[in-house]
Amino acid sequence: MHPVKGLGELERTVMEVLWDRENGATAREVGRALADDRDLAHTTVMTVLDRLAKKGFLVREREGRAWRYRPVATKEAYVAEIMLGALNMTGDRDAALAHFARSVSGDEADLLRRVLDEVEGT
Amino acid sequence: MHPVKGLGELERTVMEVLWDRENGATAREVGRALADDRDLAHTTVMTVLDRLAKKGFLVREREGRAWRYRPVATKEAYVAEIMLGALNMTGDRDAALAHFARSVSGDEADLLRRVLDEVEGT
DNA sequence: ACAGTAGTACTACGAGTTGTAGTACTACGC
DNA sequence: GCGTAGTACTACAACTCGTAGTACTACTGT
Repeated sequence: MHPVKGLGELERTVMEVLWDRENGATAREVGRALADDRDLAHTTVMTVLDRLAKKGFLVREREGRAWRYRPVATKEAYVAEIMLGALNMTGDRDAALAHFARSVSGDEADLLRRVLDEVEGT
Repeated sequence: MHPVKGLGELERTVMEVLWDRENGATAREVGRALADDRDLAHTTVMTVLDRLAKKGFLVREREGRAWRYRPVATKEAYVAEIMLGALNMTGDRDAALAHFARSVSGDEADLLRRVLDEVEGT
């Protein structure tokens, strides 16, 4: 397992695009999706996709001559992994968890309770 | 507010030392604390402390001719902040939270429930 | 008074990461 | 056969991080 490496700004933006579509995307598609905000060279998009694949965040498969990239994990899994990573950083997971639980909003606390109850029987 | 910047390996190690003592430490003290594992030049320790202060993780105050550094936040707060940062990265906090809740171990789920109940009345 | 010691501020440098892109070459459609 | 899409490879500047040297100041003990 690769330690959840940090993603750069552009890398994260690209991941967002990929996470937003069911079937991944080609470099061209990602470029078009970002065209409104950033004017990136096609090769820039390709480079970023390539790096993300090398980092293990994306897999790619041939589609004609092009590559179609798709996320290995869901965004939620990625976020959860970062959170768990932070938790692991500390010797005292319980203290950190406790602190965290107290930092979330009331609504989110409710949500957490609900989910935890759901899982209880497992 | 500084976006919870990632710390390097050495930086984190130094933070650990600081988090472990009640009253912060001087560069000399940090160096001694690390002497068993790593053989760092005194100036290296100073540089790291300086950078951590500039990043906002430490504050320093004079103590004689030396500086005494102390963490701005507890380790738990730091960890919680990373977790919240990850959570904020996503548009769908609830989904991410739910995923997270399902990823923690049973014991930790228990702990979370306990803490959440504690907080309930707030 | 002088030497060692502790301490600071400032500078440096190499490796790695990230944003950004160019170049050179290949395949396909009209 | 020319434009277009696509790839692989290379590049480069800015920044971060680990690591440390240098030059200078102040205190301490002989």
